[in-house]
Amino acid sequence: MERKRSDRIADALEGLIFDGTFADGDRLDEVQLATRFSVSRTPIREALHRLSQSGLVVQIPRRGVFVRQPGPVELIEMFEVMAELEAVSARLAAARISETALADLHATNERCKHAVEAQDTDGYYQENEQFHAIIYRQSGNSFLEQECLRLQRRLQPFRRVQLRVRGRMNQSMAEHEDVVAAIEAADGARAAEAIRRHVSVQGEKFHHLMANLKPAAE
Amino acid sequence: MERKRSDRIADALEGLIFDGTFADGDRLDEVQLATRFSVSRTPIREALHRLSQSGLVVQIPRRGVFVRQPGPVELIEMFEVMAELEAVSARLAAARISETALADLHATNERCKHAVEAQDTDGYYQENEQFHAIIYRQSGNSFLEQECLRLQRRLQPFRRVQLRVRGRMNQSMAEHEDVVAAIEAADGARAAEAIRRHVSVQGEKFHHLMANLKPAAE
DNA sequence: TCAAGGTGTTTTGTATACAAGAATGACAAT
DNA sequence: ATTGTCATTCTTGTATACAAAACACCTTGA
Repeated sequence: MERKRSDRIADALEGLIFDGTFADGDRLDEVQLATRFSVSRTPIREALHRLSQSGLVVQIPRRGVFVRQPGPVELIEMFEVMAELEAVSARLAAARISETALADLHATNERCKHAVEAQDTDGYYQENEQFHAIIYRQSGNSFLEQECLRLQRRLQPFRRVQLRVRGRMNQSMAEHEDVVAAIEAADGARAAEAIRRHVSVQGEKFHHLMANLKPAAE
Repeated sequence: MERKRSDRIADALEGLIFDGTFADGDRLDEVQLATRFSVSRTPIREALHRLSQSGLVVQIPRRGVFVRQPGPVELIEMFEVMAELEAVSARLAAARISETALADLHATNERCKHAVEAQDTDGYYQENEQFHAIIYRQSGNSFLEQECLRLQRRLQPFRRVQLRVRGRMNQSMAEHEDVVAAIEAADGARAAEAIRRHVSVQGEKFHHLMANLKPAAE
């Protein structure tokens, strides 16, 4: 399945926004981007349109599109929703998970553990993502799965920063154990509660982190 | 705030899909639509792009865009997610709702009741939407509010059909009472459970309804 | 007869040209 | 000096023109 140029450009722009090349409030000039990517304005406009739908930029008619990074308040709100969606997933998964998927969950969690022991932040990040993805899928509700993946993707850059906080990986790991145990026991309520804490703690810690990083960023 | 033509076209197309002018699986021809709306292909393409992001159509690269109505399974999944999102809203709202908003909720519910007594389906539909919107807002989480409104909008045409089922309005009304009582009592868990039932019953009843309507549609 | 390949047509994707609205700056009037 | 208006210029929105990929049909060979 071949993707079109405008899709690749959208991805590239996403990256440029995430890595700070385009800061919050910046206007994204169509002709500038067109020359930068060596294409015409048309695919640029399609890419920007896609980004606006996913919420990364806001499009003001006849004025242009502007980068719109979520502020602290909105971020906390998003983490809250993420926590709830994951809680639902976990609750459903506890009731519906298959044996093979459960084994998979264990295996992935083991890989997480090894990454922690090796202090491999990137590795842990990947395995952690996989861990959550398994739970989404085992909710047995593919629409829910899609929604979870969408939001996870949106919060990705903020989660990533998180893991560098000292001790966060170990704590995260411990929370995983709770989740797995609850799911294995088919205790939906406990699984939901465990993962809710696991995710929402990230939101809470985040504005802590922001406060510490803000001076460095200026 | 003036909207651009492509936005109006997107809305129009949405309507045409909802009212059945374009059925599931139909290909939406760009030039055909362009002549129909008396515009060039460009705004048509932008409109189709928007619809594809919102999930109403699916875009296959180099092949065209096709109407993609959710099947029974996906619909039930979507209602399940809707129920959970509303449950979260209700739980949070029970803790966070303001006095004036609570009064508003009561007033709206009263208007619902009058609509039921008058057998005014359309009126009930509108007030019911308002009722739910108040709860979303009073969750105190505007991101959650947006997500709820988005999904509500997506399920709108299916909900609408529902109300025509005999006795559904009365049952719906009774469920509202439960929700209001629980929120007023600041009992988050009960409010969540009440609204979860209120919404998910729609999903369950829906494929019943589908089975009955299918022959008539053919 | 059927399959395989090629050609022509149709349709999407991209580039460019044109139109219209908004920002900027200068100038005039108070 | 400040404010309001007008014109220039820049940017977005739309139309059209072009390129390339997919589809359909036809021909040709076994």
